[in-house]
Amino acid sequence: MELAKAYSHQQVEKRWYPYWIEREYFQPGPGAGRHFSIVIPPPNITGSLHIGHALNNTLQDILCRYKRMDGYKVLWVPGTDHAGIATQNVVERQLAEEGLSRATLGREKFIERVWSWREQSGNTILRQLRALGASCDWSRERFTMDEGLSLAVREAFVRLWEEGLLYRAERLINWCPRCKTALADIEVVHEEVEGHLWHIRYPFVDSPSAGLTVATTRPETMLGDTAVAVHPEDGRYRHVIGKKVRLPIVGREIPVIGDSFVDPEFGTGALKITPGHDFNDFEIGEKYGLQKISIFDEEATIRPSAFAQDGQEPEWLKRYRLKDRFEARKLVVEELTEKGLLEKVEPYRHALGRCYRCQTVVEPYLTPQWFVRIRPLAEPAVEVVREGKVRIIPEGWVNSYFAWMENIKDWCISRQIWWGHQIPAWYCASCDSAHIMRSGQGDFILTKEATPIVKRQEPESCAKCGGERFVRDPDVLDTWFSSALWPFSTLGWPKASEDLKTFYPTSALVTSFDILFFWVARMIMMGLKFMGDVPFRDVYIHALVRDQEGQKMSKSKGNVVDPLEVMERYGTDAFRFTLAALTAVGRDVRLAEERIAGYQNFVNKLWNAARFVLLNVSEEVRSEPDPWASLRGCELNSADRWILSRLGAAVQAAREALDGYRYNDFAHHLYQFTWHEFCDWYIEMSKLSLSGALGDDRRKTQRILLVVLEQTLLLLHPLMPFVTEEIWHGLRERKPEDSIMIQPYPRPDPSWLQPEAEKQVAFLTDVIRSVRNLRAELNLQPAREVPVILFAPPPELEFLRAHEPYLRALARVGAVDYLMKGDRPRGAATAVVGPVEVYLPLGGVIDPDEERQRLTREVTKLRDELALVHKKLANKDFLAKAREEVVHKQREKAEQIEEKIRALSRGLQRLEEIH
RNA sequence: GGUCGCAUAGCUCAGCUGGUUAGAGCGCUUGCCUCACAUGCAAGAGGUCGCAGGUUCGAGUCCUGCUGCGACCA
Repeated sequence: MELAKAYSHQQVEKRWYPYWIEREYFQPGPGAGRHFSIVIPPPNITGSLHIGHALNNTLQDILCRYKRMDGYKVLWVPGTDHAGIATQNVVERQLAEEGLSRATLGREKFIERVWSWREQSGNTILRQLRALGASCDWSRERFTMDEGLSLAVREAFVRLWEEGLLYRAERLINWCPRCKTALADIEVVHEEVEGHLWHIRYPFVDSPSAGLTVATTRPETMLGDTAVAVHPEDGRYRHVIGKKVRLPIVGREIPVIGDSFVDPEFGTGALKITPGHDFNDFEIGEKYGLQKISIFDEEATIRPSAFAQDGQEPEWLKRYRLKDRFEARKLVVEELTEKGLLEKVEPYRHALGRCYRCQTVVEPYLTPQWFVRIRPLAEPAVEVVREGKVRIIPEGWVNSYFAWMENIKDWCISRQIWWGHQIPAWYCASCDSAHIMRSGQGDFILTKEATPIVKRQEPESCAKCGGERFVRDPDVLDTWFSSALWPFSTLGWPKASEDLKTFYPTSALVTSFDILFFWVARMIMMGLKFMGDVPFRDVYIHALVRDQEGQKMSKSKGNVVDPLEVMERYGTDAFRFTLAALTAVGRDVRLAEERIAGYQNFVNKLWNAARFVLLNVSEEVRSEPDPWASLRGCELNSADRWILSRLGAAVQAAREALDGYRYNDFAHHLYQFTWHEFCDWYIEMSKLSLSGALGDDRRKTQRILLVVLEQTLLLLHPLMPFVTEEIWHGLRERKPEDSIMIQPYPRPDPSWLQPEAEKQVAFLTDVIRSVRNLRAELNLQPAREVPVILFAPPPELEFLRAHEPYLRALARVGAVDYLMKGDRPRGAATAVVGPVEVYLPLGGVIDPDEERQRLTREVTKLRDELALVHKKLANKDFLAKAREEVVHKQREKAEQIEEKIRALSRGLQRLEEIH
């Protein structure tokens, strides 16, 4: 095969994905054996591939390809989630452009419309995943709204209900007035804002000239106040507890209550209580039986009916009718100012909650909703992490997990939208009719008193009255409710499927920390509940990808890197390598384009190493069925033994790194081995054998080149699937069904490890480097051969003499003199490598002054170092308490440094003698 | 406000259980189109490991405090 001079990813990458798919390599296949399974964190159907997905899926693919090669039956389940609120928002926006709304369309038509949207664009992201090389089993692709998963959702809901783990009740919940739905607590994003603290005087009913001053960040909610609270031991207010104040504007008489919940330090020490619009106030309201008034409607505009008395709207309300929250705030402040009741406004920093989907400020809102009683589910989920049945990596997240699980509140799972799993609860249209009302959108509204009948299907008749007409609960479930079932619903649950038996619990979950609570925690709870076992053994939590400056990537900042563009420009393999190389445990990933370009060079380097091997390995050797076998019995030289030994170390290191999810170590070890050991040294050394300069067996060297490259490709395949497959196919004759991705992953072979060869080659390369170093210092032309004089003890001398061709070729050395003792040459450049003194006798080119300075500098440095070692060795405590081997090492070190100083001094002395 | 994490070469980061001469990539300097690769080769400069204490024979590595930055939770 002819290989181009430079690697071109565009052509190569196109070729292999279809090849793998056609041969069904991504499917686990039938039969027993060790298995490894992962479910993908299902991306949202509204999304397109961003850099976070690219990282997440690269890491999963590396694991899957590694395990597959290592003999496991691997299943990686892909799929998407329906993203209720986000998807509904997208489609509603489209409708709006056409002048339509979901209300005019009606529920059924609207849902049809969402489905057709999803058919068109809902799979974008999964298509894009293919470009990344992801080896998911597409024949098992799932969607949270597909039939099987909907069945799972219904089953889970009914079982939870039957076990008393679900309830429907009116509670204060987080409401998004734009999405017009309830949100779970964690779907609210808190943010610090510069706000104000308004001080408002509430006059006493019995003495209106005096009053209590409350401080609040939300003056508009005063319209719904039903009490004022002070601390019972606050000397300023103790005497007013039990009195009544008149609520300004509204005129309502409300009590002053004493409760130690109030922080006397905050504001004025008097707190207005609005149980209908504040979570803390709600608690107080419950405790004191206060009225809870919802002053807003579902869009958070003032609801006149909240204030009407006997059907009559009070006069003051005119100003506020149907005004939204922020308008109402202005108007309230205005009216209070007019009335002289606004005493002070001060700037105040406080937290504000926003909808995680649309950033609208969330309103605490009183409505009937469905909740999961979470404590009984959370406790076992904490336990399995504590016991290590689920491992969280890195461990740092375990504490966050515990903290969250231990403070967990009941989970609000109902959403007032249409796109999603409609709650399987019905209400009897006969006996429960008093609690069923029609909404403006053709839906029903069910009051908090309504009695749900929870069933897998619509009931046939009412158990109470025998009625046969029912109204279905219009709410749908939180998308995360269906995601929580993902590890088993995708495998066929509630059916007892083969997949479920084989692949549950899954082996690992790879995800980012931002959905640890949203998703990971809930999967653990639901897995334990319904499967009686954990959903996965390991949770690997990777970091966020940031830009070069460490900023989060966001469209508004304009710093998003489009993974598809990057792959187009630098190649998928280079991109994947970069992501892995930057993924250090527990660190954020800062992605700089130069890094990707750097690893593109690595891909090219590998490509060119392959070209070298192809150009130099004969057809005969390449067609040998088993080069390892042919190698047996061949006599190996130290370079051969060295590279095999280094390969063994690389295999070991690669496996250890992957087994510990240390992706950056994995990438770096292989980079180092491929470039700086195989290419820089072994290939260079092999040239001598190949050219016949060593007089050894050329075919042996060819075989080593071939096997080492092949092993390197195998090692690299999980990281760089495309280029490795391409080269692997070109290297030798392959069968049509062959692929690198189903070859066994290299195993460390103890017989490769050759400490002696490692030492020898390290010594040889040190000598070569020292000569190159001297050449550079002296500014010698690369082509110029230099004579070298070596002084060394006999064993080293003999070794160097035996390896002289390397010295000649790799350091451009001409004549070599080997001496054991005697006068050192005069006026020569000097270097010392272990027990060897290296002299370049080039009287003409050497500037004695410069050389003297260089050597003196070096000797000084060594003396400083020696002083440190001597100090240690003079320390009695060190000698007495440090481990024997540590002391020994220091002694050896001292000797080596002394030896080196002596050697350099000899060179220095001869230099002096010139004058 | 609570909790957690991070500060190592100009930049981005490795450095696991305390004992190396503190490493890599990029960038920089010098010299080379050497028959796999200029997406390259060779050589080199560059660090009081944030600050202050402590533990230890010995600390980038463990402990405490401080400073700065970040994240999560409220």
